[in-house]
Amino acid sequence: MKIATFNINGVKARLPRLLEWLDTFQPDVACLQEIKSVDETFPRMEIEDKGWHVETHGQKGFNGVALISRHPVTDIVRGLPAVDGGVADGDDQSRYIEATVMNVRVASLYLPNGNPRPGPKFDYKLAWMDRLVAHASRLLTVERPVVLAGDYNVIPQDDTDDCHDPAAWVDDALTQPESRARLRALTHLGYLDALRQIHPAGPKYSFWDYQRGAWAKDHGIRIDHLMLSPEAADRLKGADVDRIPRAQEKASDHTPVWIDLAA
DNA sequence: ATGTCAAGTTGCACTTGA
Repeated sequence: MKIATFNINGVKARLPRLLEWLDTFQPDVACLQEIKSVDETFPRMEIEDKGWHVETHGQKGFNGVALISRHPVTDIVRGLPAVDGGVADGDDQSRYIEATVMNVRVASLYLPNGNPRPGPKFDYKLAWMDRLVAHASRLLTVERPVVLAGDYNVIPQDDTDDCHDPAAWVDDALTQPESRARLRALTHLGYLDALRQIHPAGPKYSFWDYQRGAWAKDHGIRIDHLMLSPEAADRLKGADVDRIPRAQEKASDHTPVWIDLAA
């Protein structure tokens, strides 16, 4: 069972590339972020016509997440709950969708960037991560495979395996101790960083800025992650970055990261 | 030093967010 996460940076601008990638890669589930579309104008029919199931949680202009699946999708949750598990009143940003596919609980998440820092955007990022950790903890009680996939906007480690130039990112919200501590909190709960389980070392970037020729120079960072509950980790067979989409014309600034779970 | 892109709008040139 292949599950991929892909920040597509605008579903309408990327639709031909997205359809090509779905056709080529054939994921069982694709977790999309930054669809930058409301649900009503998401190109649902174009994707459904190729045999996919589509579930979206969009908003106007920015953010927005979606699940695209070869298989039926049930028990959909839209929006990340509050720390206490209730509805997060006052959060109008569409950054989280979760559902069950083939008896695996799969989430597509788009964690706040948090820049500039310090400031309200960084505070929102940390508060959002607190909610994610609390929700991830609750999900463990179902004792079945859980895959939390998405753009975490956190570079896990200060080394060139995760960041082409750690010194250049030292003041960025993506590298702060507070951000990293909350990502580690998922690990302490029992979630596994699937890509680093399969590839413990070596550059595995998933994002390259459009500016300064970052892709051509491989000046990337690793910020797209799939975190696996113990029941999902038991089934982990493979994981990697698919760099092919990033090299194409009209590419997103991210490229897909994927896992393969045993049946 | 600079270099980009997508979406939205009191729109065709700018802002915002990344």
